Amino acid sequence: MTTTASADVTAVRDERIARMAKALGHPARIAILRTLSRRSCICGEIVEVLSLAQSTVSQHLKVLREAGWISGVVDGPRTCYALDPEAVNDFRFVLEPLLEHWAGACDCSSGSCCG
Amino acid sequence: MTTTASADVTAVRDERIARMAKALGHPARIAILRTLSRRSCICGEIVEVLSLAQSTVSQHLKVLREAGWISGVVDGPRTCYALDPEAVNDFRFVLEPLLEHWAGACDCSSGSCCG
DNA sequence: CACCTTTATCGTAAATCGACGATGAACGAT
DNA sequence: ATCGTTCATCGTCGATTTACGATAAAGGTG
Repeated sequence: MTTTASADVTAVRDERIARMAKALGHPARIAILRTLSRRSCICGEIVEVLSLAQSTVSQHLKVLREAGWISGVVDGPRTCYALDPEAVNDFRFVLEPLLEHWAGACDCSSGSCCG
Repeated sequence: MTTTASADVTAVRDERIARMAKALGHPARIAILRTLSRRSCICGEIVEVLSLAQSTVSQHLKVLREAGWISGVVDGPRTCYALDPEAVNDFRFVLEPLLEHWAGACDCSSGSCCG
């Protein structure tokens, strides 16, 4: 029971991390996030920064939005995109302990592995 | 010059983050990393843990190895996979400051964005 | 109302991904 | 030398990604 329940929790957390990490896994999208970290932007401004077609940028924005990284607020004919600091922190605070644990756990530096 | 140079540095760093994040962007690969964080394993042991075909697991291991997350040492007919704690820390120490910065930078919580 | 701007979506094409079974190579054991 | 084990790779399949141009919708401006 306990095993199954914690496995479910782990699976859910894994999927959450995977979803956000996957969205982070493209240089253009990292560039978009960095741009939005300076200030909120409309799609056209991001198109100017990246040398990509408007439709391509719109796609990347959709991926980031669906993964939860950013929010998009319609403002007349424009859409104002903004980094979601809560989502960033959620990702941080779930991923960081995992990475820290992983960095510390290594039974191979002691010498013989697979003994 | 300075702008170009720093842009290059940023681009290189972005690609590094993207490469590792992309590899992290699949639940099965996160499960593999977690498994390897407990102890080094051969491919067959990971196949037992995940319910995936051996060839599929081997593919995931290849992705993780090429992204730098893990190392694989041939040991007779087996291959011993181990988490690379240095790579984990590299990722941590590049990503964390970025996320922290992103979490703090939000010009929208103050009210009017896109003003 | 007729324009212009902005952006999301559609359609498309090439590339990559994710999964699998089959196969062959490497190696240990009999 | 032959068998069994282990694993990487190949080929395949469908699904997804990434890029683009074209287009339509939404909403301002004249």
